[in-house]
Amino acid sequence: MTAQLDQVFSALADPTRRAILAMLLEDDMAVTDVAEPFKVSLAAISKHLGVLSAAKLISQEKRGRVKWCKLDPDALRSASVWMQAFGQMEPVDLDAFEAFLSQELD
Amino acid sequence: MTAQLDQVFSALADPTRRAILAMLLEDDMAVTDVAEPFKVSLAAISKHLGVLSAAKLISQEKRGRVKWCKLDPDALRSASVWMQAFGQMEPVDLDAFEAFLSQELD
DNA sequence: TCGATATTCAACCAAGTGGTTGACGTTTCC
DNA sequence: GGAAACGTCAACCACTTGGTTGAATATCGA
Repeated sequence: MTAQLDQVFSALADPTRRAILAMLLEDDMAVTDVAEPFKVSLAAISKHLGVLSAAKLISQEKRGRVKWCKLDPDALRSASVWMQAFGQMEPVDLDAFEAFLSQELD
Repeated sequence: MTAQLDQVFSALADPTRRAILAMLLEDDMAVTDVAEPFKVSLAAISKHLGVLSAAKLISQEKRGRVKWCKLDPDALRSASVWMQAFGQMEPVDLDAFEAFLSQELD
């Protein structure tokens, strides 16, 4: 359990990974499309997605040659919790949550 | 903003630091007393406290030769939230928590 | 003043992280 | 079949992290 928390928090500690989560809030995406807005390599993004997946913040499903990434619903709940913690004290509001996350996209 | 989040999440990613926060939820403590239950060295705990302090999750005040560590009131709220959310620690008594908060804000 | 207590600092080490590049296995489509 | 697209793997590199030990600093108490 402690190890799971370690994974979740260290996954959230990286701005690229938080940006990825923000993108996935919009819609499910293929790995290549996730990587597109970033300046780092596809392999780097693939690793980030592996970290998010290990932390169960996202799930990945391969259909054909495309691997789709989607937010894990439970993770969304956890994410809303930490959003509440830092800043907005209003009860969890997904629109506000999305806006908060979007601020992080440079 | 992003850098601050980086600091907070990576601070929370370490189980020793989360345990320290849980201890400080009970009461303010001196560095030596914080270190007592852990098997790592005092210097290691001192570093952990530095990380928590940099993330503004705690504040430290030196009185005499003793340096007191206390949860940052804002951080206290967040700490209670994630502790409950992830169910790692026993649930926080929110009434006692509020009382503690107002006492702290004299 | 002297010794004990409280805490940090400095140097070091092993392991982990985020990044790269290039090769590799699949799947799609003409 | 063969080229292109999708994604991962393996090896490597620079940097960070959590830990150690030992010396240093500062304050207290007798």
